[in-house]
Amino acid sequence: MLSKKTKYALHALTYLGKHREEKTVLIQDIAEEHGISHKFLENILLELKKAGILGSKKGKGGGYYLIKEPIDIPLSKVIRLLDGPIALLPCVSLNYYEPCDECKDEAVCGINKVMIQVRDETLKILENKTLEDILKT
Amino acid sequence: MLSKKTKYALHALTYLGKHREEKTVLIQDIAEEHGISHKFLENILLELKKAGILGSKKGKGGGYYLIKEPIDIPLSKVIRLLDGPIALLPCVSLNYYEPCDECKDEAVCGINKVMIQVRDETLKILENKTLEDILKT
DNA sequence: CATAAACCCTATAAAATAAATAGGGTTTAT
DNA sequence: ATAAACCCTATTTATTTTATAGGGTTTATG
Repeated sequence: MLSKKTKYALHALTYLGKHREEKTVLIQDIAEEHGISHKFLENILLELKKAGILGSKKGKGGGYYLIKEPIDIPLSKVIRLLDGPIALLPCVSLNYYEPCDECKDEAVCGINKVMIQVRDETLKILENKTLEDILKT
Repeated sequence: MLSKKTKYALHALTYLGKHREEKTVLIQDIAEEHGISHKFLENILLELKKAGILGSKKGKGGGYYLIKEPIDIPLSKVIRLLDGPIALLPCVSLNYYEPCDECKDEAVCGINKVMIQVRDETLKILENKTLEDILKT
């Protein structure tokens, strides 16, 4: 399941996607719309900014805005950023690899072999679904 | 990511699958092989038993054994049992439905529409990969 | 140039969940 | 009779997630 962070991020991105004609959008507006704590959402938007998905403008009259086209924001990117690995096991993660404690020998383990296939097929899905898919429904 | 419970369950099932010629296998043997706490593993095997995946024999000389063919044990079943929903949002879960807090109106939300598609495609993968796939590699 | 409005940053606390432990009960081969 | 094994529930501990706190920095505007 997605964490609240990721869910909030998706809601925020959707909100920003729907208000692209405006130059910037306030954190407060998004927070109120979805009943999210202002400060918690702020952290999330900052992460999205550091990841190059959002831009921001400081000072009075500032706010956040989408820096990319919705079609160029795959779900895989958002999920990895806020939730971490998409793979089901750390030992088959492309971006967050770690050895598995329970596994004596990765070369012999049949579980990871299958999980590599699951990861690749899951990635196909999550890399193809983008913010645009959410916006257009 | 899979919880330790699910990982332990997969290791236990793999172990049982590899020892099918023996009538029963002891919890202790599986626990030692993978460095899992005996008691923790016991709870997991009980859940697998209640779910109709394992059988057991009580008393001296007893133990656990696979009650189904490995090809009839899809990963989806094991994951659902130990980890819960496969869907990324509670509001699109087939087996564990709950409304989403952040979502004002499911009919209007574009996120859940996309997540239904992700769920269906993910299920295709996890229902097709079975214990047999793990054993045969 | 003062000020208010907005983003920026780090650290800590609270809540929820996952993982592990504990302690006994029941069954059955020998 | 007894020891070995599964069965069951409750509690504790550890980890992760979620939320809060408190200020710092930037900038449009009158």
